[in-house]
Amino acid sequence: MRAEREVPAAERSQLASYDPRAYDPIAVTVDVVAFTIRDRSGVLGADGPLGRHALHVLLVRRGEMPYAGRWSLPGGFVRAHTAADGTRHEEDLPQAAVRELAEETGLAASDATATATVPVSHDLGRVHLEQLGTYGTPGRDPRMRVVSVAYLAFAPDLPDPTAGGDARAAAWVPVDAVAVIDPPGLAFDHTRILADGLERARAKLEYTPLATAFAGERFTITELREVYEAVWGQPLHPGNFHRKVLSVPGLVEDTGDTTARGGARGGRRARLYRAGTAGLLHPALLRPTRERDA
Amino acid sequence: MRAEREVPAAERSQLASYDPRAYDPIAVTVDVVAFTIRDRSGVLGADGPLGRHALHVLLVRRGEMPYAGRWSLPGGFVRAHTAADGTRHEEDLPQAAVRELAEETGLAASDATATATVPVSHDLGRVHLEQLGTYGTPGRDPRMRVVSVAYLAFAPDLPDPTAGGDARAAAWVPVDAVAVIDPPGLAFDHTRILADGLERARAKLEYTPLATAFAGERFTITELREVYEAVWGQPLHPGNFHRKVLSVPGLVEDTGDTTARGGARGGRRARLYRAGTAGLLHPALLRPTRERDA
DNA sequence: TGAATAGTGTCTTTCAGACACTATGAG
DNA sequence: CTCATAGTGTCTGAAAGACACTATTCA
Repeated sequence: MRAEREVPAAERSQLASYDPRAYDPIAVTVDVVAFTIRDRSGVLGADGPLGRHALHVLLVRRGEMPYAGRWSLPGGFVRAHTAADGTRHEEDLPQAAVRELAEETGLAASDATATATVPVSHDLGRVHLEQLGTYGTPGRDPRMRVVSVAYLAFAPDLPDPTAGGDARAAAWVPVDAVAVIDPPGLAFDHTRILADGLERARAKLEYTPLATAFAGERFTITELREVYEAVWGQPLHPGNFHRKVLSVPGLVEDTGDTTARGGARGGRRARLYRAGTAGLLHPALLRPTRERDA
Repeated sequence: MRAEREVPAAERSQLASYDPRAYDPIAVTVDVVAFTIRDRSGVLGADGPLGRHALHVLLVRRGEMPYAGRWSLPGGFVRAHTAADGTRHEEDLPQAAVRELAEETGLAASDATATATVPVSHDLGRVHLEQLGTYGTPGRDPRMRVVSVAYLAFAPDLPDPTAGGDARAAAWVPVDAVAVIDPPGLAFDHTRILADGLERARAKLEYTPLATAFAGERFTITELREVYEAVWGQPLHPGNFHRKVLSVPGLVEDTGDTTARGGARGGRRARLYRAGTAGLLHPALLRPTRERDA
C-alpha cells in the first residue's frame, strides 16, 4: 500500500478526457499461479513414473458465487480506495497478488515490499513473482466485466496452506492431478491460465536459473535435476545433467560442503551448491528433443 | 464489438461479492507497440551502419492532457458500455488495440475479427498481434488509476499513418531515433513499454518465424536477413544465414519463382520464398554471441 | 561385499561461425 | 569484362547426448 496526494477535483476534471461514469466500470483482479515442488502426497498413491517429486499448484475452493464450491486459482480484486481523509491507498499489481496469496492461503511472502517498477518480475524474499499475462475476454466472469492480471509465483517447498478470505479450502495440488480432482475444470478461465503458466515455467527453466528458486538455500545437483524433471515431466540423464549444470557459468556456486550422509540405501555424499548470479543461462539447458513444429 | 444479455439486477447483486462503488474505479487502457521495417527516412540522413532498413515504431503526438504535445504509443480506454436498451457492448482487449490503432493512425488491420480466446497472440490479416504485458503502477497516469494492457503488433511495410482521434500527429519513427526526436522520453511509462516490446521482438525472432511477419507475402532470403539485421541491430553473415534459414524445417517454403532481376548494380536473381508453417523454430536462430550474464 | 548414489571420461553427432569458393546477372 | 549479389563447400570448435566407467557411502 502507498498513500498519494489526492488530485484536486478541478485539476482532475481538466485532465480527464475520459469519463468513467459514461461506461460500465471494468473491474481489475489479480490471479496467482503459485508453483512449488513437493513430495507427491498420498492422494494419488506414492510414486509416479518420475519419482516422488511433483510440481504442485496452489488452488482454493471457492466459497462464494460464482463457481461456489469449485476449485480456482487464488486471486481477487485490486484495491484502489480513497479514504475519508481524501488520501488514496492504491495497491500495485504485484502487491495485490501477494496480498491475495496471504489472505486466501495464509502463505506470506517474506519481505513483500515490491518496489520495482518493472512489471516483469519481482523477488519477494524466497518467492519469485512474475507477470504471466492478462485475461479480459468479455463474459469470463458472469458478474461484470473483469480484466484479470495473472501472476506466476515460484517457491521452494512451502507448508500446507490454510484457507481464509473468500476461500473455503486451500491446497497444493499436483498439476497432473488438477483434471482429476476437478473434472469440470477450474472456475472462470483458470484452466487456461494454469496451462499458460505451466508452459511459461517450463520454457523459463531452459534459459534462466529459475529452477534454483524451487530449491532450498543449499541444494545438490540431484535435487536441482529433480526440479527440472518435475516441471518438464520427464526424466533426465543424471550424468549428463550433472556435467551440463556445472558447465553453465553462474548457474550454481559450490559451497564446499556436502550432505551429511549419502542415500538411504547407500551412496556417495553429494556436494552442496547455492544459486549462482547469472540472470540468463548460456548456453541454455534445452528440454530433451521434442518435435517443435506447428 | 459484441452484444451480450444484460445480467438482471437481482442476479447481479446476488453474484457480486465486490462493490465497485466502494472503491475508486480502475480504468483499463490498451497501448500498442507497432513495429514495421521500413527504409530509413530522410530525417536522419540516409544510410546507417546497417544499411537502409530500420525497425520503426508507430508513435502519435498527444493532443490532450496529460502530456499534450509529447509523443506516445497509440492507445486508449477499453470500451465497456451499456446501451440505453440494456444490451452491453464489450470490447475484447485485442479488439480495443486494433481499434485504437485505426482511430489514431488510420492503419486498419484487415480482418480485425479477433475471435481467439487466447490472450497470447492473434493474427489480424497480415498484422500479427500479441500481448506484451500489463502496466499498472499507481501514479503512472496523473488523471486516475489506470491499468494498461500493452500489445505488440508486427506488420510488413505499412503506409504512413494519418493522425486521428486524440492524436495530433502520427508517424513511423526509427526505434534508434526515438530518444532523439523526444529527449524527455515518451509520455507516461511508454519509454519502458517500448523497451520491453523491443526486447520481446528481438527474443521472438530467435525461436519463432516472427520475422516472416515483417516481410511481404513473398520474399528473398536477403530480405529476411535484413529483417533480422534491423531488429537485432547488427549485421549477419549472408552465407551462413542463407544456409541456416533453409535448414530450419518449416521456416520458409520455396515458391519456385525468382525476382525479376538482380541487384541494381548487378547480381544474380534471388529465389522467392513464402512463410512456412512452423510455429517454433528448431533449431533456433540464435543472436550472435553476446555476454549473457546478470 | 553388494547395491545405490555421485561424479567423470570419451566418443559421436549436430550445429554455429569463419572463410573460400562457385553461379549468375547488370552495366 | 568487371563487379555485385546469390548461393554452396568445407573446416573448426562448441556443445548435446549416449554410454561406460570410477568414486564413495550405507546396509
